[in-house]
Amino acid sequence: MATAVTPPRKDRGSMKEALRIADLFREEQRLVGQTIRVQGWVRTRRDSKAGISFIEVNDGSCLKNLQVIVELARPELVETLRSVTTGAGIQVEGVLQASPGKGQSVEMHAASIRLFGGADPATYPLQKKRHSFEFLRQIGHLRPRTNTLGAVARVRSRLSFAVHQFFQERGFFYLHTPIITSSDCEGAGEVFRVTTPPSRDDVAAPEAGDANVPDFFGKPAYLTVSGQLQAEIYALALGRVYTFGPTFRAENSNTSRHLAEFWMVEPEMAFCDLQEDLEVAQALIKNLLQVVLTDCNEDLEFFSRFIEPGLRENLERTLQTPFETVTYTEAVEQLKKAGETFAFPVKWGMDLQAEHERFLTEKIFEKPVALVHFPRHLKPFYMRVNDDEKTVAAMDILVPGIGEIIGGSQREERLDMLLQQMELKGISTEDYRWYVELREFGSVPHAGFGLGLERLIQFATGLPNIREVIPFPRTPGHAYF
RNA sequence: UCCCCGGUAGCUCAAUCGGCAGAGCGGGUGGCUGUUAACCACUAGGUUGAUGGUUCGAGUCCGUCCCGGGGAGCCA
Repeated sequence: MATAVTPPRKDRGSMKEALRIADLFREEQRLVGQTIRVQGWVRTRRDSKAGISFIEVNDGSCLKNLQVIVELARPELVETLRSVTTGAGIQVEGVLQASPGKGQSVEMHAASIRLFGGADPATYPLQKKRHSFEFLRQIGHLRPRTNTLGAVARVRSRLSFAVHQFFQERGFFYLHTPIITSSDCEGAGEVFRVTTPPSRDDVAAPEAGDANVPDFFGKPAYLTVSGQLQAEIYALALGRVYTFGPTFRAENSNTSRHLAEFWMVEPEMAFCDLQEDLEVAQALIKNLLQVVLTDCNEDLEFFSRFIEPGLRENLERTLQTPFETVTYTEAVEQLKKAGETFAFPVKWGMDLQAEHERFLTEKIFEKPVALVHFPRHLKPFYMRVNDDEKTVAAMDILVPGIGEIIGGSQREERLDMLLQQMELKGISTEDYRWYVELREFGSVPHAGFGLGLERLIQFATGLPNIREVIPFPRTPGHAYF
């Protein structure tokens, strides 16, 4: 973030602490003429046999590199310089000076160079030139050293912090819902089964799913697909809570918008209806985009230039215009009137296809769209049934280019209606006794939603594939590291 | 999981109708230069994803499998 300050560190026996390059550029005017120390990785080196070499050092604190000037008249530096190749980890000390060259305001004139670890140019995979994202995924341990992945990591960090800021400033409590859960039927896709049978050397490893083998938890357990149901428990005690953590879907889906492990933000609010739910969702998205615009300026500029032209303008426009709110029924009418031939013809009662959602947000409204009040039979049991008894108080927020970024609803707080819904959807009132009891004891209207962090980052950075906006993507067949 | 398109040098890609395996970048060597996607010259670098088949001959055609990308479904 732009206002970061280098934390104090123990001196390592030399004259001064290393400076983060982001801090260096921020205070360059004050630092010119001073001797400083920088630690980082070599992006490239350009040699001038006439007398100097140029080293570009990046330490990950910002997009910018520091140009280091090495005078070849100094044999003690030249010896080290031979191993200072692309990828090497080094420390340099020297005087910061105004740069006569184009492309940088200041540069360091090296007085000493320390090589921590070299990188053989013949085998180091990262070149100075652009690499495909597909290739970078194969070297996931090195890809954060590239401009794009480094920038994504910084934006992701800032956005994660902003999520907490947003909710904490509004009186929400951060709730840790379980990663391992026994609730498995929330209509949110396939679950990962967590099974740990007792292991003994004299017993052959049991087959997974063998009903006769006692499980660690004594019953089937799963990785969470959503913290919502548990968040409802605490919302009905603390008023307003939010969860922010990893979520898992065992869906065999291979697309640029899906991961098997992703991060979700889920607020849950008591005494809240769909309208307020919608307002919070919109405020959250805009707040997060605003943070990127103000605090991630340099990285955003990079994305705007190399990833998605016009990105900054898109984000600014999104901030200024209210989201469109349309009922499912109205959306179906609009799509029918549009005169567009879809692969799947639109009719009331069907789930909207990706082509329909894209048409709504990219062609008809050209901005984020909140779709509300979906047919009851399309949505899970916990969503509040509307007075027409045909629809539920659900909302999906769609954004251009990405699609669904938020899914939420007002929850069914009426005991009789909840029981009717569970009956209809075949949900066991035995297994969800606790959920029913929340309606028997002090039930109040409440609502919430889930925001996919990675999809928001995609929207904010323009990265076309979700695998580039999470450090270690998990997809079918892929779980490296 | 389904549909479509790919897999050729470290990377990004080309190779006409089935007929000698190519370029740029990167690496190495030399030259040049306050350079900055540096520039110029030379040079090394290949089991064409795997496997089986058709053919005088397969990177190219056919079968199977593996991997990647795009789309769909599922959803965030």
